[in-house]
Amino acid sequence: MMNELADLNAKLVKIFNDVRWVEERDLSKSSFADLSLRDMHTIEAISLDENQTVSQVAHTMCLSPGSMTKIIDKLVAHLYVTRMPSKTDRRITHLGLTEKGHAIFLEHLNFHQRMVQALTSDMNDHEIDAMLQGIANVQKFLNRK
Amino acid sequence: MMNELADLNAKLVKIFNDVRWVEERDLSKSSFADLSLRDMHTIEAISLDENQTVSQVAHTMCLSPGSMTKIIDKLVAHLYVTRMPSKTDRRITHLGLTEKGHAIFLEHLNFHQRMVQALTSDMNDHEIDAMLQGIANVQKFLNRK
DNA sequence: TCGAATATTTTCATGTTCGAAATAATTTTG
DNA sequence: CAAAATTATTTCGAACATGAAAATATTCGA
Repeated sequence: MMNELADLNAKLVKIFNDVRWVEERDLSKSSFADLSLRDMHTIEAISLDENQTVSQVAHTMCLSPGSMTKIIDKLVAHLYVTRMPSKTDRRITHLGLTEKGHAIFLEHLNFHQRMVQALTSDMNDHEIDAMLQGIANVQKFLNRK
Repeated sequence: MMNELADLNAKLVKIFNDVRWVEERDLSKSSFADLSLRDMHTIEAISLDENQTVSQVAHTMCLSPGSMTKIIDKLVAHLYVTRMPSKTDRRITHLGLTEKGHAIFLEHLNFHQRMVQALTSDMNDHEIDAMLQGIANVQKFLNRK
């Protein structure tokens, strides 16, 4: 039993690394090769909710506002993201995705969906629920820390 | 059903990020604050099998040998790792962990074990097997790419 | 022995990250 | 209402990470 858990841990570590690696390689071979994984995840964070500010997105990604400005500069220059000055508070700029930004986001989402599809393809509803419960337990464990 | 999978995807994305973030923060607050997550994973990779070469560890971590040399330089300077020149081939240096290296590795392993414990605590053997099958399916999906 | 192959390190150029300071706009307070 | 404090963002500087290619040292095979 102890061995089974150690085995599960090893498999999780491997799949963590592999997911990152495949995502990075896929991006660099795609028609969006000018994006790093960090850029991609920033686009993901912006898509979560249009009209977010730079600070909000920085906070979501656990980055400093200064770092986020740099990333946004690049994403704007490469036409994935638009800066929209707030009309009520001129300190604030809202962020949004361009059409190109939406396109790459959807492509990335599709990759994720196929991964989840692979994960659950052999599971019945009960087994999926059991896994969701497990994930919730890990999240609780992380939140306590 | 489609919605359930989208929800699962969102939870996985979040837990991926949170695991990395907690690991990083834990390290920076520990008595091993001079280690980055990358350093920690290098120690992990070295511990997998003592007497590995620089190239082998670089390959395991999908890094160039040049980058690995830099990381090893730091880990040796901070007394986590030892370079052991091969006696039969003087081009080769084998890598090993010092006592300090073992200590931090065990601490990190303990964190992983508690995470896996949280993941499986509410699961029976059948449900764990179902999840293992799912992980294997994702791994197959990644390997095809 | 000489040339090819191998293992590691060095060098160089690029990119990422944070923190602190600067800039700009808004809100609060006396 | 004006000064002070707060808020949002950007700029700048330094430290670090990374990969590619060159340099160094060694081994191996014809």
